[in-house]
Amino acid sequence: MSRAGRRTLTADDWAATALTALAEGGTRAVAVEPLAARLGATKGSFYWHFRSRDELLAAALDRWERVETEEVIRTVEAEPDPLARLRALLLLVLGATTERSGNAVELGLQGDAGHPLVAPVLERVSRRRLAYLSTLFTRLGFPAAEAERRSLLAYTAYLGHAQLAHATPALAPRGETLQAYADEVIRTLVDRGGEDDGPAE
Amino acid sequence: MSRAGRRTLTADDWAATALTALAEGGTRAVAVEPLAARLGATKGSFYWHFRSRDELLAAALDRWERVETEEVIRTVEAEPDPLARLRALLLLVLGATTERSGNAVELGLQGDAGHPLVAPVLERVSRRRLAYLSTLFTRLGFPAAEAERRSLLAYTAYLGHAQLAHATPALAPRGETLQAYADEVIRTLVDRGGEDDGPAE
DNA sequence: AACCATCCGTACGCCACCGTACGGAGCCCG
DNA sequence: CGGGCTCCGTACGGTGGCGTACGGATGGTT
Repeated sequence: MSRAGRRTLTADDWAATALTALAEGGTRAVAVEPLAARLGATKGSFYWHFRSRDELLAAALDRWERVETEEVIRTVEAEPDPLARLRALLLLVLGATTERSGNAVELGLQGDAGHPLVAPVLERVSRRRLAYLSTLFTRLGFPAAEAERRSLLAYTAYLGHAQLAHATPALAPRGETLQAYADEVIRTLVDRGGEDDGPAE
Repeated sequence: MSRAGRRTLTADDWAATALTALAEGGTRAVAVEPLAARLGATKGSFYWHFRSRDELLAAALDRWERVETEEVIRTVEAEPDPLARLRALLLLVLGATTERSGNAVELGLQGDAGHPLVAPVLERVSRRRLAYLSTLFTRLGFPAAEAERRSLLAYTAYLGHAQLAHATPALAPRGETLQAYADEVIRTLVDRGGEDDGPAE
């Protein structure tokens, strides 16, 4: 499906296929020979474009990192104000967890979180997402520490939801239930503490 | 360290070691020959006690499931009332995410969530934990649907936190920050909607 | 047409792991 | 002391993946 017109493969073709494999089976699925078969080629091609399997893995991770940080942010930034952005963000990531292949990548990466190539990517992505969330909460008027905490709750809830939807889809909310759940989460996150106004700290 | 007095290995020895490996490197670390080396034995011993590697993996998963559901519940049930239990539970799982080896197992399992041996275990564990949370919220006076939603938020927040602490420990809260975060999460979870009492929908 | 760079297939050696065959040590029981 | 059972080591074949060597095809350039 990918080598119709082109008669010779590029490094990008390999990287793209590697990313697909990464989403399907984690890092261990990024294997030269299976990918070669999938591309209708052989290792001879691969080792022309790359020096090692690790280099391919790095390329795939790089791709994922770029897509993951561009795509979502771009979509969300279309909304006018911080509140709408937060809503859009939450609805997007909570709703699409079953479909979005990016989540599959992320979850598949969990097993190799310690891998020297994986760890830095994971950290950069998480850091960026948390930072973005934090700006949203700050712009909603929350002081820094509070924005930090709410970002963390929002982000962990997202991560957990993605994990749930991926590992045990039967237990993740869908349809009506999901809608009600997402609404409640959003309400909770932007809620200005109705009862104890002064921090107990 | 494990075959000091005993001179012959048991199936349980193998299963225990397999569980350790599972925590360290996921399912792919449950490999016969490396484990044999670790035990100071050879495959000859293994294939006496087990029929295949899958059987060992199943035994390790079974162990994890049992420990994971017994240990935590038992600890938490020591508390007197639902609120204290919820507090204890959250503090326990949010705080110890860096240490608890059970989390390492769980996160390592994410990559192979689709594995026929892994999937059922993951589902049973999640189901049980969500059910337990739900009873706590119900006993706190929340109606069923609401208890369901709060359980979900609590559980996904836990999962996400564990994931964060495991994959990017630098970004997970610690010490003071963790304490404040945990307090806020708990407050949020048991909060009875201060501002909009009627659903805005 | 000859040439050179690009791109890739084939074939090979290597390693890690699975599973099997088989023999032998150790021990209990007579 | 001899047989039999339990437990395990050794040795082997098979598979799947990595990386290398090398030759050949293809296409542009002069």
